[in-house]
Amino acid sequence: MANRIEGYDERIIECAQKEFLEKGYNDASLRNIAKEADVSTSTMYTRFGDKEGMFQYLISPTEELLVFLEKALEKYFSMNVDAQQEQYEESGEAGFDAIMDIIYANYPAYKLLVSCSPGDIYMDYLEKVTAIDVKYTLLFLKESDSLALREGRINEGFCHVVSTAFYSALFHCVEHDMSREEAGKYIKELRNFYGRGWSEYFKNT
Amino acid sequence: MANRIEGYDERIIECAQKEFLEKGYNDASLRNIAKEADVSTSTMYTRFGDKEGMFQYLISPTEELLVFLEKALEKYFSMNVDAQQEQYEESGEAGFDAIMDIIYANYPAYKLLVSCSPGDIYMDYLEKVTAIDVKYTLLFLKESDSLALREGRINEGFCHVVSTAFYSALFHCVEHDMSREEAGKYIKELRNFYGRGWSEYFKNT
Amino acid sequence: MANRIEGYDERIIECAQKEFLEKGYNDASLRNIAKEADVSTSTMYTRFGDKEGMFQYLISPTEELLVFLEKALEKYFSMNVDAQQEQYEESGEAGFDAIMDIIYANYPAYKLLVSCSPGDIYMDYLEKVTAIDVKYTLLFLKESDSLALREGRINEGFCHVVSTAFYSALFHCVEHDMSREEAGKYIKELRNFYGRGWSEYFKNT
Amino acid sequence: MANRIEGYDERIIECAQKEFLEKGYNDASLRNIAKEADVSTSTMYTRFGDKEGMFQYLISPTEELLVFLEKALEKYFSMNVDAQQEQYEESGEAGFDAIMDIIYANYPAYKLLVSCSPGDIYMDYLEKVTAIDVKYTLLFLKESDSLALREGRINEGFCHVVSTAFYSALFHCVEHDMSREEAGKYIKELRNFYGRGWSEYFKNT
DNA sequence: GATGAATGAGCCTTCATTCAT
DNA sequence: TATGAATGAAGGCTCATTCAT
Repeated sequence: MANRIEGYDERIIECAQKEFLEKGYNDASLRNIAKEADVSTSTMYTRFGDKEGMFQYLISPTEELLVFLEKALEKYFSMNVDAQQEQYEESGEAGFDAIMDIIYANYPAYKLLVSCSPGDIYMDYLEKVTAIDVKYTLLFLKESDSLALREGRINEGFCHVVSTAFYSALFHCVEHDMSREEAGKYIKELRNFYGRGWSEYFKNT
Repeated sequence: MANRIEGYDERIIECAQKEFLEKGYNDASLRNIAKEADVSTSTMYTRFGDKEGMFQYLISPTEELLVFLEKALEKYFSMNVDAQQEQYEESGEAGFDAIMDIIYANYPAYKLLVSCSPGDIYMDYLEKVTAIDVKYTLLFLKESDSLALREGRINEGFCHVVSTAFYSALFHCVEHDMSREEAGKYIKELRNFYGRGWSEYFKNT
Repeated sequence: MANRIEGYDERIIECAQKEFLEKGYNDASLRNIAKEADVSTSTMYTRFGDKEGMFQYLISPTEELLVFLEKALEKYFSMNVDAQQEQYEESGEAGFDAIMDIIYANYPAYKLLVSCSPGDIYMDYLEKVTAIDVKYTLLFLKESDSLALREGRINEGFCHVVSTAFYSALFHCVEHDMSREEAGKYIKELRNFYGRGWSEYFKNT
Repeated sequence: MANRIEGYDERIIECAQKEFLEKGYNDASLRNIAKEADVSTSTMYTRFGDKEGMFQYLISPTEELLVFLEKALEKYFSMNVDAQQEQYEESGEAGFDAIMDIIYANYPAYKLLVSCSPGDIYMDYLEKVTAIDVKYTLLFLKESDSLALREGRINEGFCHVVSTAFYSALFHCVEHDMSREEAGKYIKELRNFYGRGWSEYFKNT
């Protein structure tokens, strides 16, 4: 895998995950990780540069979600409008199922990102997710000739607000350590609720 | 103010706020705070017991919101059902305006709570807020003889999910340092959006 | 009582005893004592000058033993030689019973002295006890016209050694927190053993 | 030496010994030791883990005495009874000479143990020494068919008392910083005195 | 006389990082 | 490349003591 360091010792990343998950970024200790993984502290530096590098490596799998989201939305919006509307519900359902699968396939990475990150790393990530979503939501509103948009009752800022709220809620699955199954139900309910909200704004009359 | 330590030196709490806001709980240094406030480090301990005590003091004003929320909702629901429905929109608008006023009147406290807390302090707080909200939402649903509730399409868990999402979103004002004005608009939009979602569930047919 | 500070608050000395007993001199904290006794730390200074003064006050009752020992031995040796020998066993038994009573009547003071003292306080005390004992032992040896003493097989140094060993052993009662009863038996055995040793040296032929 | 840390800097242990000897465990400061030894404070932790580890290292040589005592007594008692009695005096003399040599060969370690230990370290050590001694004393009493033992005038408890008193006295050499020569005489006298005491109890009629 | 508050000194400990081997 | 050792910086915290009120 291109993203991975060759010859990487799986033991180290396991220990690092454990330490960061248990203590959070700041309180995690490289020495503990190294000791637990039975390597020298210095090795950590050879491998990852420094503490932040180590952490960045651990959360690097979360890039996948950004890529997927962009691709999925692009694909959806490359269809003609009729096809879009026809497949709206179905696409959404499948899409978010895929998203949750992606998250749970690399759960520790997302957990670290959401609950154990230093500074604004999670917030920046959330912003990236939201930005992608907003971009296509606006596209959809325009293609739908949304009356609310035309009349200025809503605008990009509004979309951003709602989208941020939604994805924050989505990541609460991770924050609260829901099981994959729980998370599925949670997201379904949430989408339902949001769907009703949005439907109002997509109307063109 | 009852909540305040008598004779308290305002300079210390200003410096403490600054340090915690800039660096977060873990990276904040009592020594720095003391140095900046031009007092001895020991004084911090005389005043607040320890680091956590200092932080707890700083966020103690956030209790106000919990009290207000409980009281406001209790008052609203102590009216008869007709009055409730008549004043729904108006009460909500005024209520959330008051909430945002409370938050912005002690902005640093809420900012610390939301963005700079150690461990699960913010999450616990959010849970408290949500619990109050859910309690009265369920009451309202029952009083409204909600069909969705009767048919089991929604339950307490669903309310909890939606409420958590809403208040998380609300605190994003603080997370993103919106101005009071921005926040006002943001919350209004959010309430609008959520209002549409909920209206579906309040129907009794 | 001459030895006591007038108007003294019994509560303070109880708490002080507890703290010193539990933590030893160095680790004991005046603030803890004050807090526990519900007085200000400063009061401790008004009463006792400083930490060492406080401790000295607590162990001051141990002076009694020195006084008693001196007086008892003096009285014994003020009798004529025949009376001395006649009452040797009886006097010894009664004397050490009285000594143990004195110790156990002020147990905390002796416990503090033996087990919780800073620096050489206990050792100095032990030296004082031993010095008294040695003084009279030598007197007894001379009066008995001890052959061993005359021939130089034993001397003051020897007496000092044996006496130190004996009183160290005596204070082991306190070190090991024996009950008064246990201590009584222990001392009796010890005196028996030492009595046999000494009897050899008291012979004048 | 197996017991030693390889490549160890003699300077550090010298300074550590000095500090602990002068101030006792609690008041000794790792910072002072480090400064005196011209290394960083952190180095102390690299070498010894923590303050207690450092101290334990310094007193670790005192294990030798326990080993020697056990071995010497075992060897003595593996001889037949006649040989034991024949060599009693000679063996004892040589044995305690060896013991004092062992102590004085690592004098600082024993001084730290006896005079500068935290908590019950010395007392625990003394108990170990005594336990070994008592074990073999009882063996000797049984082999000698001691009348006193048979008649219950003495028992294990008595042996423990006397043995504790003896070894406490022995360590007073260290407590009082006697020279090797002084200590030699002191112990000889002490053994003499105790020998007379014991002789009474070893009789089988 | 009592006290609340302040404080300078000092403690043990941990950390991320560097560097010679 | 791997590492053991070293380290400067910093951390939270406690203490005995003083002093103005």
